Amino acid sequence: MLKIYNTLSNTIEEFKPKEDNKVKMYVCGPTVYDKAHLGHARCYITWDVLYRYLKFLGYDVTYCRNVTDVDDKILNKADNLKVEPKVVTDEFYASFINSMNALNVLKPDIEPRATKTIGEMIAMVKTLIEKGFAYAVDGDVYFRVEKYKKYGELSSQPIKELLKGARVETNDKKENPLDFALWKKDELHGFNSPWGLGRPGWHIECSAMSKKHLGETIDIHAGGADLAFPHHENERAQSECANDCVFSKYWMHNGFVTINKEKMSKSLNNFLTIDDVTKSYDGNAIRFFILTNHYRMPVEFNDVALNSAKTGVNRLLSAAIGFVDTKEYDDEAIQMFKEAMDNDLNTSKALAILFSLADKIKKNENAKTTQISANTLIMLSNVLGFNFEIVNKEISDEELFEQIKPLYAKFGIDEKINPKDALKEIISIRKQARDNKDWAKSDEIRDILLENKIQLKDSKEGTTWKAL
RNA sequence: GGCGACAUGGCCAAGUGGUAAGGCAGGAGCCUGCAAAGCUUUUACCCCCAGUUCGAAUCUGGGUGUCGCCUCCA
Repeated sequence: MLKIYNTLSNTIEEFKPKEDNKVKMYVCGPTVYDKAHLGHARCYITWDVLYRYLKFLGYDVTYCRNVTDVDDKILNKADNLKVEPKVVTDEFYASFINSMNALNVLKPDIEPRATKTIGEMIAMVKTLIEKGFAYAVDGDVYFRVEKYKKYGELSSQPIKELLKGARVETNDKKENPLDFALWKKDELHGFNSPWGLGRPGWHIECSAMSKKHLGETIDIHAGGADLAFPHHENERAQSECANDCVFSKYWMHNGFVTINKEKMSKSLNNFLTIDDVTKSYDGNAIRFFILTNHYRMPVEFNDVALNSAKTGVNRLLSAAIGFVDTKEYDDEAIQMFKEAMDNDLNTSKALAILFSLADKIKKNENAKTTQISANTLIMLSNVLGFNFEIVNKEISDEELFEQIKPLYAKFGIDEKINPKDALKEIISIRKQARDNKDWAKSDEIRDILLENKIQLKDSKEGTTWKAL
């Protein structure tokens, strides 16, 4: 029985979808105005694992992750660059998808864009005004926070303390400082609405997209912990007041990626983009790094941790190399994996189970159990979203050529020769040296190759190489 | 000021009352001409104090420290 932590109740609860086998989950997606950073990586990997795990458990999951393509930051950037907002959002949406692919994050079932949901947003704002939960002032529309009695419940914020916070935006148009914008006047980039040219507030975007694609009540609404307040609190207020029903049964929040113990974020400008990190570490290493920690805990980024993850995940996944899943599994291991994951996604423990499978494969006590362990390792690794293609990937001739270019001159090899054959030639030169027990020369060649990130392995069967 | 989270070996980390998973690094060994890689093997009484209990890393109270939210942020 799957149990998950629900931010709404601050407790771990049994997961029961509204409709027996169907799960509707919504994750707040990116605002596409800049490259995605490691914080996004963590968020989308975490919910990717949840999505995969729910499907593994047999649920019929509809996963919706929006794209916020209407937002102040987008407009500012577009204005600065003197281009249409769409130019900005297209570029960074493509960049986002690249990053997600590098991390092997599955495409959600639905990926709605705010710009395609404006009509629904306006309809929702109208409903809220009609019901008295919102009011229009001078082209803006605000939500009347005090009308929603549950306000503050999700983020455990007493409403009067929020008022004391004194950091809320001051605005004379608001009846109450806590009221937030549903619609903002914008004569430059605005859309037509009953209140004039304007654009939606961030919160209403998610409320409307969620309703349009998943219905009025969903099972899981997830996102980064920094979205709990005010974003999720406001979404909940809008949706529940507009629809007169529960908005989401479960609210889940992932912890932050930190760097030097501080939250990695755009505002602190201490972030590393996924593009930066994938230069040194592949998607499996990053995913492993994320999954060794519980999803609600902070995870500290540094090279020691990433290197540790890189070595660990390679050792884990390489145990299954050469095996083809014959669909016969180790039920006991699967059971243990489920127990770990059922306990609010204990991925750290789940990984330990995968390592024990890897050990079994290496011990190779008998062909059948080895095969079963390998099948199970492959299958469960997929549930956690590891990508065997990366592990199995052979370096291309082009890449290899670039990597070993200097060797051609050093060993006097014709550049027309295919790099793999060139390496063969170098290895045979070294073999001669070894046959003559000229260890100095042999070792020198080995060192030169290593400088070019080619690792040699001598064995009785001969010498093989591996690109590092 | 309000709300909340966390503190386990050199580093990361699991642990939800019965005597400390796993990963990385390090040591030792096997293999090797020597290496590398790989494999085998090996290292903890859990921030402090008090309490509950036959028994606590795990529960309670009090400290100390770190971080987060309360403002755009995954």
